[in-house]
Parts: sequence; C-alpha cells; structure tokens
Amino acid sequence: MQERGVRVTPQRAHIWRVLVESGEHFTADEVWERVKNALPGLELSTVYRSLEALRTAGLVAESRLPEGPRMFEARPRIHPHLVCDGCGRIFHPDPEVGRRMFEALDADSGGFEVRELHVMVRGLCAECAGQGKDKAES
Amino acid sequence: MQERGVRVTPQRAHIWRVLVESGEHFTADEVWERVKNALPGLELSTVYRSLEALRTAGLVAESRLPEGPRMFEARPRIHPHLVCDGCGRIFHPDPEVGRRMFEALDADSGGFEVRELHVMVRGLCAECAGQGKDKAES
DNA sequence: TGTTTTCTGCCAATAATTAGCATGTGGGAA
DNA sequence: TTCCCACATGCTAATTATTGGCAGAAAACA
Repeated sequence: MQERGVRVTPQRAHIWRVLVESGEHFTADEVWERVKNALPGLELSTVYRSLEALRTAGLVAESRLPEGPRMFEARPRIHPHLVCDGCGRIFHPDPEVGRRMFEALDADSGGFEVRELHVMVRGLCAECAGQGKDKAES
Repeated sequence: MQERGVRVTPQRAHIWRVLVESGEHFTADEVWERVKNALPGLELSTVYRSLEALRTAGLVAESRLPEGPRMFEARPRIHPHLVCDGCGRIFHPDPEVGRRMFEALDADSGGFEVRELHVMVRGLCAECAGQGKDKAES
C-alpha cells in the first residue's frame, strides 16, 4: 500500500485509514481527533507532516474551501465540491460531472499537463435556493 | 460603480483600482503594498475588511490556491487557475475553457444553483513538462 | 449642514501552520 | 536476524494569516 515511497509508521497507517474508511474530507484537526483514540500521544504537527507526506506521494488530495482550514481526503484526482452559501453544506456531484469537466479542460489546456483538478463551486443547494430565495451568506 | 451597496471610501476606491487596473490577483498583503504609496496610513486589517466588502458585493472574487494566502481579483464569476507544480507560476486558460466547464457542470448539478466556479488545476506547464520531465514540487 | 451609520486606524487576539531539535524507529544491507 | 542510518515523531516555540474591539472620523442622505 504505501510502498509508493512513503515510510510506513503506525501514525501514518492510522491517518490513512481514517481517510480511506470514511471516504470523507477532514481538516488536520479532525483527523487528529479521530486518531487520538488509537494513538494517545499523537501530535497535531505529526498529523500535518503525515498528511503532507501522503499528499506528496499522491495518496491524498488537499482542498482549500472558501472558509475554514484545509481539507484532506483520500485520493481523488478529480475533485469537485459544491459549497452552499446558504447552509454551508458541501456536496459532491456525480463523478461523471467531474469527468466531463476534465475533458473540457484537457481538450484545450495549451500544453499544460493536468495532474489534479479541483473544482469549487459557490452557490445555493436545491433546498436553500428553494426557500430563503436569496439572502445567503452562512 | 460601487453604488452596488458598498459605501465608497478612498481606501476602497484605491484597493478596487489596483485590482481592476492590473487584472491580476493579489494577496491582501500585496494589495496593501500597492496602495500604501497613495494612502500611507492604511492598515492591513482595513485591506482585509475592504476586500471582504467588495467580495460580498460581488465585485471581487477570492481564490485559495494550494499554497500561500488567499488571492483576490476583480470580478470573474468563472475562474480557472492552472498552477504549475514545477515553477509555481499561475496560468489563466482561455475563457472558452471555463465556459465549457461551466456547461459541463450546469448540465447536471442536481438542482444546485451555481454562482461562482473556481477551478484549480495542479500539474505541469508546457515548459516544465518539456524539460525537467518529472521531479516537480516547487 | 446635521445626523446616523459605517468605516478606519490602532492594537491585541486567535487560528492555522510550520520549524528546530533530540530521541526513537522502519526497513534495507550485512 | 541484527545493525545502521535516514527519516519520522514528540515536544515546544515561532511564524503567518486573519479577525475582533473600540474610539474617533467620515460617507451618505435628508
């Protein structure tokens, strides 16, 4: 598994497992909370360093949403987030959407070699668009 | 111009002008540097507050690139950045690319009402992909 | 102009992230 | 299997980026 150039330590194994098993994205802090149960002495700085190692190895992707600290999640090279300005929730669209966006980009990227595609959409989710009509800013 | 709900002050006018005239994106700090010539007493916190006001009014868009502090630039609702892992430079693809990506998304966004589309691509620019072949990580 | 609302300067605080250093450990070589 | 060394970790402290509180100043609108 991490015979991809990353030295395996208990810390990294746990951190990696949290990301893979949940499939969700977490801040460094949230990862820390979840791993502390199993490894009580774990330091937050170690979490940051481990996430960075996994990221460099291409195992973890990092997203910076409009608010709050960075989010980390396992793997995906194509990475769309829909952030609702009304309720603040984050949605993941159908993977097909990401694939099509990738194509649109790759077709004419002027020689740029695409490795990771991060898409962050601000707007209103179906629910918030329906009711509160406009006000927004959560 | 800012009769769009934003009270006009000299500070805001200068900040806005820096963004519009250059057409580039800057960090709050960079904006500060550029406006300090004209307004020596200007505080960085004021720059942050002004940018936030302009952003809320829809005049300024904010991007969080993979590294470094937030970037602000005038206007664009659709907003693709290509960040080269080799040299760190940031490229803006042809607007047409952004438009097609928007379409790909909008066609199947599950009722999500899109307001701003931020696209951040990591990879290698033509130049870096050509020579150093792979190493990367600037 | 007068009044009200809102910015702004100034200063301090918080949040997020990184750095330094001594010790410990994973994992290939012997 | 054991040894060795580069690299990871714990701990602590520093740095960056960003936000908050408050009193005086200055927009907008009547």
